[in-house]
Amino acid sequence: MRADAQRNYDRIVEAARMAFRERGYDTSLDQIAKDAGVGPGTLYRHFATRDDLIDAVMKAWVDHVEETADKALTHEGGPREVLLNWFEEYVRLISVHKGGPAKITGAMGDDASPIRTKCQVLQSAGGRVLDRLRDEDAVRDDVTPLQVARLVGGIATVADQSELDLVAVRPMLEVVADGLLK
Amino acid sequence: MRADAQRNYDRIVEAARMAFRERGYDTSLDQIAKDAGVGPGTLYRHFATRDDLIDAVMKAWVDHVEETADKALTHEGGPREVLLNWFEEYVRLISVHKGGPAKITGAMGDDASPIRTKCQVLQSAGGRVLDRLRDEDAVRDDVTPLQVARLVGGIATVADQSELDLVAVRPMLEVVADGLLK
DNA sequence: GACAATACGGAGACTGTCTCCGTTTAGCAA
DNA sequence: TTGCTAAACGGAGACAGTCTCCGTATTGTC
Repeated sequence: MRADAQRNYDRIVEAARMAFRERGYDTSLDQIAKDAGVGPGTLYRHFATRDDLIDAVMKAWVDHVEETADKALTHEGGPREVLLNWFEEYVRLISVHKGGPAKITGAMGDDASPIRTKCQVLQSAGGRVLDRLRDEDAVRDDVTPLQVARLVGGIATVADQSELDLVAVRPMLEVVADGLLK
Repeated sequence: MRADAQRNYDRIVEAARMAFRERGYDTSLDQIAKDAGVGPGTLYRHFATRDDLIDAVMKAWVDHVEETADKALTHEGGPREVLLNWFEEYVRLISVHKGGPAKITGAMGDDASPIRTKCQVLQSAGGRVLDRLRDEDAVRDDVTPLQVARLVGGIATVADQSELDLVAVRPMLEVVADGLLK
């Protein structure tokens, strides 16, 4: 990639990161281009669709997901606490941007989605937590990581749309956790 | 209301009903006006916002909700079957239009929403089912009808966005049901 | 039949998406 | 350094959807 192209690419991603955080995923792309100091043509050449841009913004976020899952695995307490701790972290992770929970959970399991790699990371992170609890024979084994991701993602989506805080979300996570535990 | 106003009102609602069913809630309102044979000004005078139009379209649907809840209450079988039966009906009810689950569940608990009356009907219908199960001491009593509506609505939202069928939704509803039952 | 209130409807302002293509620039080779 | 070419830029503008304004038309009443 040419140096000027790389520079503009980086500027656009940075402008998008700010914009998504402050104004949500449905903010104007032309405005993001303006913020980045480039023309709309340049933005659309680098990112054919809105989702491609979202995907790029999420690159750094992936490392954070892995790290958070590791932390959840070493969490002290019984299976219920471990599970609930992961659920809360999961909700926090996918809620960094307004509209994020719906976007991510909707793409979950869709191999054609531009953000599928991000979904896979999230799913495998959750899978690791689930596997550990299965080793302890603590959770039912007829449920897949994808289903769990959708259950918790659904709660996060509702919370995002209704602007609920984690305190309001907690009881709903508890219902799902109790439904999963043996 | 003047006779011509009433006629146009009805035409718009009917056109919107078709459009929402076939093309989802984000379809063009100007197009709906065109389908109804009126100008956009007429549509916007009757319905200031998209939600107001959605609300009007849902008027007939409310009776159907009541009826479905009554049927769920007389459903044969144990508490788990009654609950799951209601959950499946609930998902079906709020999924009549693409985007419906998100719209309805997002408005749940929001007193300022134009479709709040519809949400209240759904909530009280669910409340009746829950009350019956509580009489049998079958469900935990630290969970509100609103929370249950959000849990099931979250699943319906994900299913709608990921285009999952009821077969795929069922296991997730089971997790929630098991988490709610004592 | 006249008149006032009510309602209509479409032109057009505005915003966002996305493309096309003339212009500019980076990077390389002589 | 200069010249060249492929790569990249960027903004004008086509297109679509939202929503309003206001001149025109219709309704219902006296």
